[in-house]
Amino acid sequence: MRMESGRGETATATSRRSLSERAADHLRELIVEGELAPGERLGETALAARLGISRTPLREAFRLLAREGLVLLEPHRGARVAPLSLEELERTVEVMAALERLAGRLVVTRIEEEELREIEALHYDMLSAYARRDLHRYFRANQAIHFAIMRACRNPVLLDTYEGLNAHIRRYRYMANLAPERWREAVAEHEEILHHLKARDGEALAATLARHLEHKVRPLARRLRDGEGT
Amino acid sequence: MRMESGRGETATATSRRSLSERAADHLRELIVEGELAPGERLGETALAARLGISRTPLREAFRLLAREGLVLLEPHRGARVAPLSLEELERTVEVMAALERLAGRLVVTRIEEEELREIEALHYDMLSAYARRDLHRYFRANQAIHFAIMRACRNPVLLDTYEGLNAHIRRYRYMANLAPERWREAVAEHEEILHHLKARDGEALAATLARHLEHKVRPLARRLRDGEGT
DNA sequence: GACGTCGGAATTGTATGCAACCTTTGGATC
DNA sequence: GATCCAAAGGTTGCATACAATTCCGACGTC
Repeated sequence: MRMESGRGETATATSRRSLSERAADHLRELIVEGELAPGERLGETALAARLGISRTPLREAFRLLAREGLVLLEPHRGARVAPLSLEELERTVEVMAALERLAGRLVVTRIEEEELREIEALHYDMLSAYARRDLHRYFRANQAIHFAIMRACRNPVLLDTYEGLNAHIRRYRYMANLAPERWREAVAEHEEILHHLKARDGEALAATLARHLEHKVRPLARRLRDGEGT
Repeated sequence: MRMESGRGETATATSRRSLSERAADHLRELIVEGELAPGERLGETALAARLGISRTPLREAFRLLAREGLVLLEPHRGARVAPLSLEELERTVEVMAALERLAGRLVVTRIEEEELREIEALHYDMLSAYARRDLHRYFRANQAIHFAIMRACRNPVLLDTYEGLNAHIRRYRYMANLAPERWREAVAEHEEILHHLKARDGEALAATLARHLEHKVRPLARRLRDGEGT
């Protein structure tokens, strides 16, 4: 899945990725999947050894991830995995919802037939995963749909910004096991999304996308409100 | 002005900034002010000498600026100042407008009296600069107002995202000499902004902010459409 | 017993060196 | 005359070495 990160489209569109970029990808994965716990200290020598690289590219990777907000960099005190906070989750969703709104309005004017068909296909992939209650495949298809919509807006800045914020909160996704009821609701919202998209109704799509995102997050926020992690 | 960059509030809130961060700040300034021309090659040894540092922190600074979109990093081919493109300007404004919309809706519910007074003060600073036709001071006050509004939203993610995008397009600002007529119009829009803000009318404020931003950019876009720079 | 201070160990920050790669220039061939 | 190839020069990429700073524990003092 790895959604080609970075100011991607514009900045890192080259084929050969440097070691520091690959290290950043690797670390991003480790952090997002929870392999590296929030707040955990990231000693340079230890991590460099673990990744099989030297400290120099690792440090460059730290800088990248710090800018994405996944890593906290304190001068002379090293790097830590950025702690999760309910506060930040909510603030991030707030911004992402605004971007989804924008996307909803834009996409209906710019999407091409083939892209629409692809989104429809992904939609049914998602339904297939839902029918089997395959959470992982469901998440993948779900993400793919949202990214496909973003991509169809033909605005690389929008896409990159969205990707950056998404990386933040992907960490939280793995903490929430979808409640059956909420899951059903999410699928229904996706039906609505596809409907508005095919009808080229930008305003309705914008509203649904924003609502969808907030629904997705609310139960998670509730879950976190108990065992807050700094 | 230097609006404290980075995942600022959260990540780089430490007092002592590392050499690479200062180098990034320095370079950012040079790029934004046009001292380093768009597309210009950034040889590591030469620049390191010019900044009086070694190549290592400079390279880390490159990574930071690449993520901000100010520098283009091509593997094994070095760094270049990211070229300006009308396309990117328009795409960036599209996203920023969405953020301003969000800010408009949020700020009226979260702003505190003191912040409102400060914005009012900045507004009059701006009028003062306008009366003297002092473009530089006008820009400063103008930026300060928009950032103050963003800050009053109490959403660090929103603020950081906005800052990041703003850094991109600050480069374009210096290319546009405000037409007298457009300048007057912009001031009028700011009157409107302050009015809606004081009236706590989120929807109206959101609309005005978005419109204001697009007006600001349109003449610039026209100017660029003639002598497009890659 | 608590607090402050001083050293040592460990870690980060920066500089430099070597290897890999790209670019360019010169020449040879078609 | 144009095109392709090759070697040299220069630049970036990564690793390692050295310097600066922080953290932690022990010791001494109040």
